[in-house]
Amino acid sequence: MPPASIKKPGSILRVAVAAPLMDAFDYLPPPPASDGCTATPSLLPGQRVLVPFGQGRRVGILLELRATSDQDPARLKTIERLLDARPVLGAADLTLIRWAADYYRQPIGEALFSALPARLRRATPILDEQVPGVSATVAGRTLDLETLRRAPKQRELLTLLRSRPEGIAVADLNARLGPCAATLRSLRARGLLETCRLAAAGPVTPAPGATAGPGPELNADQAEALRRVTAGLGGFSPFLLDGVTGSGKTEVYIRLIEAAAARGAQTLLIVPEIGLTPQLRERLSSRLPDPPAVLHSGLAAGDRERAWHRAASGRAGVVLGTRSAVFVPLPRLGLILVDEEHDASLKQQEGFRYSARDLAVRRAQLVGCPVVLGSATPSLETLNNAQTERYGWLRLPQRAGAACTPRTSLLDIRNQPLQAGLSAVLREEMRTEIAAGNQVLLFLNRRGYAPVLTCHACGWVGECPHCDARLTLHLARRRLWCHHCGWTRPLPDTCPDCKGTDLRMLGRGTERLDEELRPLFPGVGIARLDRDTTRRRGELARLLDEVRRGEVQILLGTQMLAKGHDFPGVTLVGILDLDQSLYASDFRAPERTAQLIVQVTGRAGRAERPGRVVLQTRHPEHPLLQSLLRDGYTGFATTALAERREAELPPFSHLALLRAEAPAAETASAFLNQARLIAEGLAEGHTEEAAEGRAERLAETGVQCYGPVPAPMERRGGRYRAQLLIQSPQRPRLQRFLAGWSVALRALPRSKGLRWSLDVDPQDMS
DNA sequence: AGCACGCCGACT
DNA sequence: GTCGGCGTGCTC
Repeated sequence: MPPASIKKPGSILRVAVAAPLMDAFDYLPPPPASDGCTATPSLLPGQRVLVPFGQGRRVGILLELRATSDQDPARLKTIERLLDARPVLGAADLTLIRWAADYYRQPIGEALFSALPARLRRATPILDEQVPGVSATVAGRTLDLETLRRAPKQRELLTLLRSRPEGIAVADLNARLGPCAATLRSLRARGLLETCRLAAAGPVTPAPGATAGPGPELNADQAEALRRVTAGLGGFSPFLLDGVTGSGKTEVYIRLIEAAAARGAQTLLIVPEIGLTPQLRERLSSRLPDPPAVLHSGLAAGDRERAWHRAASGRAGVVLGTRSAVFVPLPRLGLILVDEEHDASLKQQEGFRYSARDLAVRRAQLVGCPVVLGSATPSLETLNNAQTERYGWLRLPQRAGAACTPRTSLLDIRNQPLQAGLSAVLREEMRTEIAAGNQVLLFLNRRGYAPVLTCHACGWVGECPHCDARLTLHLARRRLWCHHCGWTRPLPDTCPDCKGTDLRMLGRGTERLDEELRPLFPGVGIARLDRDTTRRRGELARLLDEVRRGEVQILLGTQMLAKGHDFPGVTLVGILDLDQSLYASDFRAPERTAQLIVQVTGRAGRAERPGRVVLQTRHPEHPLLQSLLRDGYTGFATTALAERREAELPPFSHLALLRAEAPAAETASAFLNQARLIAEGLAEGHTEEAAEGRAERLAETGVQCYGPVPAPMERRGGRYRAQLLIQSPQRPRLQRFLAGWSVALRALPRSKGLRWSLDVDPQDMS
């Protein structure tokens, strides 16, 4: 082995440090191990290193080995030491993360460390491959199991332990038997088991008896989808799995996971919110020989890290996770699935604003594997990719089993007498269904009691002191709440302005609907499902259970109802008030409204009972509603895509949004005005010209600049917000522009209180 | 992000 | 006379 001082490829090490800096830094290799007998560990990209940085030292990640540096060699410092014997990120992982950092204009160090469990972001510990486990003691191995007849869970656990004399990881036990901390404690107290440390190696063996059942027979469409994706295994091939609610997308996922596993490949399954998909997790656990490694932000740090290690070591066959899981190292990755690909929460809304769906496609491209984007209501971007045959289009138009598609009708409520916001027709239909032993679902996308509290004498309206927003009345808690910043105040008895006593509650949220329904439907079980009633842990599960057991005939709630949960007993869905979202300003509002309607509609008539959907509106002629009812989601999407093309909006152009906020409105707009000048300057050099001339030059580079304009809600949380929109018909041009622009923006002098962020491919324009 | 350097107010 | 406020600039 030649001495490290010889100049050869690899004598300069490019390191990304854990700091919000766009560039990586060059270092010299660490001194060889001093003890002489240990082999000098090899330097590999993806290893963590400890480097001197500024005054102190930082954790960094080795990006690449180079022959030369652009820096003055005298200024180069030496890596202090390697933190890992083996890389924590593989070559493919580094490529993906570096690509993402570049695309979203994010500091490379921050992007890299967002892919690692929190503990690995700090210096001290080398990878701990030990996990806590338990094994049976001599007493536990020889005990007559009959003595545990009265404690079946203890007996089950002990039986399992006897089959594995080397011990079992506690995490594996939990995955297999459910939470069993109490059982472990009892067995330990009786001296039947002891704790131990286990090497985290080897795949988890299937639980005895938990045979992976064959699962239901696939229908022709499912089988075709399975065949086409399976045929693509081993190479990059993107698909849209366009399946109506209840069409059996999950079954296709499971079969695909099995097909990938048969080739020795890991599957990455990304979902919008794990809390809303306990059913998916249970199904995967019961059908697959090896429980999925689950990754999401709600996990305790230790659990999260263990799951990460199972994934990164290649032991986990399936990783089920939320958007950040798109970065998890997977040495045997062979298939990526993104469920509910249209869901906005796949895009991170702060900091590193990446789209997990788009990165999933990019990752599949980099590793060369299929990626399946599943949804009953595909995003217009994905649908366009399917229609132009960039993606394979797998359609599951039929509900699995005998269930038929619900009939949807518009109910014009203009000039209709309403009770509890319900028209007479809807109330009558509800009575009929309830009398027939069926369940009814009412969708009202507004929580709280009433969205407005006003004084009838002087016109005072309860407003948030920090936002341009009304305060929502929560009657049970006797408070007014701002749903935008969380500010709250006690419910006043009299008008704060004129001391009048005639305070009136205008409008209706789910809390009020709940209250008003009870006298209208005496003796009928009613459950309300919104963020307020499910705040306490376990409360959501309890409510869902009540619905499932049939103790509830009317289920009302917000968009929580639209996500994930099945309500097989529901035969009638009432959509009470979507009118304001029909006219929202965001160009994506129609798409989101259509998705919401279709997703809620999908809750009705799961089983053999046909479902029915009644949509109350004061705008029955609205084109969105008309096209949705006439032609379904795909029909709506075709119309909407034509409009997007006409207006040169995504996916027919590409956007970046520069947001700024500050305690004073002028601070934010001054920054954005500067940003606009820089944008125009980038296009034409630095000559002084009339503003129109500059803007034209900018357009010639293939980029348009709109704004600055105040945000739709200008003041929020006491800060004034404004934005500048960049648009280009071509992604590469937008990227080239952003590369120069973002550097110039960072160089701008920072004014007090100003915060700004650049959002590439913004999802939410507010 | 840290951390230093660097110029202007109220204190032992 | 100093201690300390956070504005500006740098980190291989």
